[in-house]
Amino acid sequence: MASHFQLLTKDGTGARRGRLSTLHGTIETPIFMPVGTQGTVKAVTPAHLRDVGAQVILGNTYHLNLRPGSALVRELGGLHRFMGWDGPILTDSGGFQVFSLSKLRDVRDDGVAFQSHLDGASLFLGPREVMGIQADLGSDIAMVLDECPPWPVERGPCALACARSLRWAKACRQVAVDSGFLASGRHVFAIVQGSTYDDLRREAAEALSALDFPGYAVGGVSVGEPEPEMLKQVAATTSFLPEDKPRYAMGLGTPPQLLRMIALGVDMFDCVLPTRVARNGLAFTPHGPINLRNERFRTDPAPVVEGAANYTCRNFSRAYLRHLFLSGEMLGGTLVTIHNLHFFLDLMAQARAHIEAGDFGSWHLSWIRTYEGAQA
RNA sequence: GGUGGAGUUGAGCAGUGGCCGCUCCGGAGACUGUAAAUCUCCCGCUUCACAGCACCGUUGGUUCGAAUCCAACCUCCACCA
Repeated sequence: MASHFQLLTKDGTGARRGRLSTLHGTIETPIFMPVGTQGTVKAVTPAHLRDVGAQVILGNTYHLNLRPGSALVRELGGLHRFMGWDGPILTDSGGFQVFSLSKLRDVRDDGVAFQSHLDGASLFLGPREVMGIQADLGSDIAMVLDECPPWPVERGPCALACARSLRWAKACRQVAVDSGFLASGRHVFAIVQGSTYDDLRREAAEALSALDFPGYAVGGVSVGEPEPEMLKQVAATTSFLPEDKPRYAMGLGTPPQLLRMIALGVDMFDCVLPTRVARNGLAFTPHGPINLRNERFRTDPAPVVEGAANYTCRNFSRAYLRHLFLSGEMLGGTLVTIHNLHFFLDLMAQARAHIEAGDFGSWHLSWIRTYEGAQA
């Protein structure tokens, strides 16, 4: 039986060109995955997502289980049908909410007791619950439950979080085996924690690798650490992950960070950055981000990026987008989200082409120079 | 002509003797497995400062001190002739 992941090419830098099969389609890597926490990538429709080249999107166990509830989603045909997206869906386990909702949860050895941020109701998420919910949602790639520690964190608590995360990963995998989740062609990815402690990351990566998961993620980044620290942690993790499995850096990153991590051998990324900042008027360009609310764009007839092949840049000026944001019109968020997602996804397409062409190393450095050099 | 009400540094308002003004508009920044179409800062002037100087329709007065109290006047609004 063919593996679900094919490593097609490896560049001299460590960059990988791969192909990941799922029940809802094939994913060409490296890839960026738009985040759709609550069963929607905020401000855009599935048609927009297809149009900008999205291959796989995210959903969230914690949020969807609170509302509308995983049982309802299952009854209505699963998350794909519920939200009208028939491509692959990766679901996060709720492990990140251990970090982001740290005031509303209690981490125990058997799982995490949350107090709902919506109405205060109690909600327990252990390995069994998390895998059950992700099965109900019909996830193509389920993430194991993990404990995402904050930054900075002392070594002691970090080691404990790693130990717990390892136990939960084993338990999640067992549930996925017993329930037939894995046998049905769905995947479960493990998550490596360890914060800034290289030896803890190595230990976690090796222990999880021994369990033969279909994929591996770098967790515990994008929690407020400085960029060099973040890249160091990713590098300290990927070196100890199996070559023949997809690697996913969770919650990252900016365009230059994505390219640098591709060079570190990462295949998959997700980040709220392009969609969140889009709703706040920030658009990405090859020369760095621009804030469309700025007065300097008041009369600017140019598109966000000249010649960009997305609906927003083909049809609207910076001056119009500025007008939408100053007027508080929701279309502004939609149009810039379309642009930003296309920008990220097109960057990944370029990266894939350059890995295939064998010049990713020089190309990505030059791209980053342009991005960080001049003003748009 | 009469009576009543109102004038607060872009707009709308609060402010009845000394000390925060508030909301918009406008300017800028932040945002990284989404408690975010959100949040923060600035928004009279000065070599942009924990400094100085203004300003509350106008003029004058009372007072140690006035947007605030007094007088006259100006403008606007409502109603009555």
